[in-house]
Amino acid sequence: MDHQSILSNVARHISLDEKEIDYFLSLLTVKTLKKKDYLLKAGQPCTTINYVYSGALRAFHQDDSDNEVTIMFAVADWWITDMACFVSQIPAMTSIEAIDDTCVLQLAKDDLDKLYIKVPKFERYFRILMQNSYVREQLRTLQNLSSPAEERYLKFLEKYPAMARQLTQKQIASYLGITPEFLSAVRKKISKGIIS
Amino acid sequence: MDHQSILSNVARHISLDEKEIDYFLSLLTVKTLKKKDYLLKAGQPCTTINYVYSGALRAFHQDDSDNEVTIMFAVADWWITDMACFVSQIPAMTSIEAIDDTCVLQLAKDDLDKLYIKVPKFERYFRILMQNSYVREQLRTLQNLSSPAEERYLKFLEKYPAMARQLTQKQIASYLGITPEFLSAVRKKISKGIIS
DNA sequence: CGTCTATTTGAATGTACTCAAAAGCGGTGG
DNA sequence: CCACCGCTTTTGAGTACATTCAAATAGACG
Repeated sequence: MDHQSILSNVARHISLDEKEIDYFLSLLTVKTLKKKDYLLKAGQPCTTINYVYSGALRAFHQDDSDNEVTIMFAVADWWITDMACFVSQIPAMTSIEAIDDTCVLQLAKDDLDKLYIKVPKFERYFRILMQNSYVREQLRTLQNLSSPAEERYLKFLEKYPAMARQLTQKQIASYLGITPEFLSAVRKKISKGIIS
Repeated sequence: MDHQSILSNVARHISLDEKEIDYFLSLLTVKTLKKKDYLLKAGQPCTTINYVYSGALRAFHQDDSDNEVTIMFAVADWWITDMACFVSQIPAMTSIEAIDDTCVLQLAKDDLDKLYIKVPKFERYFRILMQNSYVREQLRTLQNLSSPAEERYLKFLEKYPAMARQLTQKQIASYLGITPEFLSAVRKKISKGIIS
């Protein structure tokens, strides 16, 4: 396993010496998933935070009437977990499935807590990650509330073009909070507009 | 000015000695606002993160067609800023107005950066704050996408009962992403249901 | 008391959903 | 290599949720 990518992610925010690097890496566990495998199932304990080394994952919530809402996608160099349940150690409300053959590096809650104590610089690293996630999520809320589906779809394509190419329309629709049927209609309308 | 409330907020997450407390407090500036005053206007630089000592604030975004979307409310013991613009020091996209006579403690970006260096424990403190904000915001996204307005309104009342009492329906509507007219209709429907 | 804003009401409209069915597409086994 | 299976995407009709606009009513505050 090549740890270069996770280390350069970390290095973008904090500097570690040899020892700290070794300790950090010693806490990581490799896990490989085949397309459609689950990294986490709703109801199970959520014990790890996961760095995506390769592939792609989708976190989603299933409501009472079985409608799926996609909470987030994660591709290479992203972290993913059910944050609410990871931090409070209650059963997951979210499922995470591989939408491609995927390899993740797992960091267990207990080990992360130790890491915070042994190498406090990681508080900073994760503070910045959480801050970015918060900002991203707030922006998403804003767009959900202020823009119609067509605009949200176009913005999504613009913001995550690489991700969009890997995803089915059904998956994108569930991220935008619309039905696949309606996304299909939106796309039709857009393509007509483009002919101009 | 009584600093007990901000200190006990901090103390819920990290322990500080006398010196650290003094240093932290020395970075804070008191600002009082009257109802309808602005703490931040869209377009201005967003230089501070603000702890609400008393009163209530509303952060909102005005889109191209002048529709207001409320991003968050903050009452006593909450922090508020335009996080995206605070961290990247670009002009604010958000305005923050007092919806009551309000008193905040302001911490400037530069001072926060110094604080992180001098007292790294604050990385932990804000890491936890950001983490909670992220989780809260993610949950909000989930509910926006999966629940109709009536359910979102009832959940809001349930989750923030004290806040709801301070807010007008117009303000609540703009947080839920619906028009005041429709919120009025929703309330009418609910009250009819209750007669049962 | 008057003014300003919030809230309610109603009609017409638009956005998005449900359900059902057809068409397209990718993989798998024969 | 083709035929079939399962899943995604498209299409369309009917419906539900939410908006717009306008006007009436109610509250808050100086």
